[in-house]
Amino acid sequence: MSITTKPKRTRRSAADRRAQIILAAKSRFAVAGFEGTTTRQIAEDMGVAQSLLLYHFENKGDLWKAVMTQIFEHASLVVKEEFEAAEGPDPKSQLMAAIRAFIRMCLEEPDLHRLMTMEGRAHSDRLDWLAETYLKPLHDTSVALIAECQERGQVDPGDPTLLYYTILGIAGTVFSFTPEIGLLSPSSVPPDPKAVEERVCAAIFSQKAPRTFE
Amino acid sequence: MSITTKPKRTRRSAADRRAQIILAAKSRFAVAGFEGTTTRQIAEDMGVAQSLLLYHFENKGDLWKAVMTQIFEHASLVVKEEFEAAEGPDPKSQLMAAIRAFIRMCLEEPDLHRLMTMEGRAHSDRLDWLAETYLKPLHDTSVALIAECQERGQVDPGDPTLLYYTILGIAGTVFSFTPEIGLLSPSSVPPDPKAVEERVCAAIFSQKAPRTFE
DNA sequence: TTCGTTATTGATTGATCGATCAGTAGACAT
DNA sequence: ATGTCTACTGATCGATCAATCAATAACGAA
Repeated sequence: MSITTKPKRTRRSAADRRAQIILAAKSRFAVAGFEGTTTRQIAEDMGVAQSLLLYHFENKGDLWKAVMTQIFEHASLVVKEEFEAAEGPDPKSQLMAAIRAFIRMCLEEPDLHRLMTMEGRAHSDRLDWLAETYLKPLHDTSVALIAECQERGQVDPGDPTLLYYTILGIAGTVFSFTPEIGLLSPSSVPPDPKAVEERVCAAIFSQKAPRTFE
Repeated sequence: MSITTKPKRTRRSAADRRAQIILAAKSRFAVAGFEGTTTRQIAEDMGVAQSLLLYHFENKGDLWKAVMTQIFEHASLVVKEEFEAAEGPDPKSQLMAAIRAFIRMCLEEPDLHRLMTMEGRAHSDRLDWLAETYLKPLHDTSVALIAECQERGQVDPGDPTLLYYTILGIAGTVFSFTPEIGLLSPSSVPPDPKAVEERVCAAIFSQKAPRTFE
């Protein structure tokens, strides 16, 4: 009889386990990317066997898709909420809703921006699936909104895509910078969403016309 | 006698080969990260044996450091140039020089931002080395400049670190987005540096006082 | 040409990856 | 209790990784 107590194998419902695995996988993928993450690491984080992951998911890529699906479904919910809370049907109010949604997405899913940046360049099946499933609609509607606001003189002129990525860059970087180089700045985390919104608005809205918030 | 002509082994100076390897490694690391990149891929890109990489570099991590060193030395040169071209010794002119340097860095080293984002979160030896060697000085001087400009009312109030990452986020994202989701927008690449500078200035400089460019 | 230096290769190592699968054990119905 | 699903494990496979090393071919010096 060894000193250690018996392993005491726990057994959960398939749905619970899947959710737990997705959670553990998300933080690993966000840190090291797809190829940099091993299924053994994820399993060790959870204290289960590596083969359990492949019992619940067909393969590693399937697990990655499940992670991204969970994130983007949450994000879609946020977008929906913010658009419903928009102050009006006019393009500027809609754009403000989109901006707020972007910021909330980056705040509530801090791994999202990093995951996107990591998977963004390589031409993988994963990227194709991601772009087609989630990214394209969000991009298209945002750019259209920006262009519409530009026609009304509410948003600075220039390539709408540039402005789109300006918004995305500010929100994404600002919320994922913290542990990134926590070695550098002892600044308190995370930044105030309202302060971030101010930066985004300053960056894109036209200063020539007086700013009107409804 | 096979149909293929003889391999015709080429031989270069150690310095030339090192530079060539660094170049090939950079694009691979930028796409797939450290763990996602194999030395065999890099070697294949160059048409040489995998063992050649480990003849010129102690190991894979050493090669990664060489890549980052080259990038950051180029970046340091850019920073130096822009500060020398600054319009004056006042904080605002200096900050403008820093901004222009950031933008040029992201333009001339499009892999930099991606590499930083990918290596940013994991607590690796590589990151510690990177932060200590290159990142900290740049961060500290930039934040100090921002704070100084804030005291003079030239830059919007708020956490200087937030503004620092606002600059970084715009410049970095805007230049690395292109292939990222080239599937999404057929927008022409890359964006005009002057237009990016406009966005950054709009995002951080105070609108209350009239803008003065020297 | 010949020699010596050194850049380069091919074969091979042990470690580690994702994946497979036969077997084990927990929960619940009966 | 007994049986029956099914969540779960441990052993193991082939592939692939970074790394090592002896053998080799290119080049300049003699």
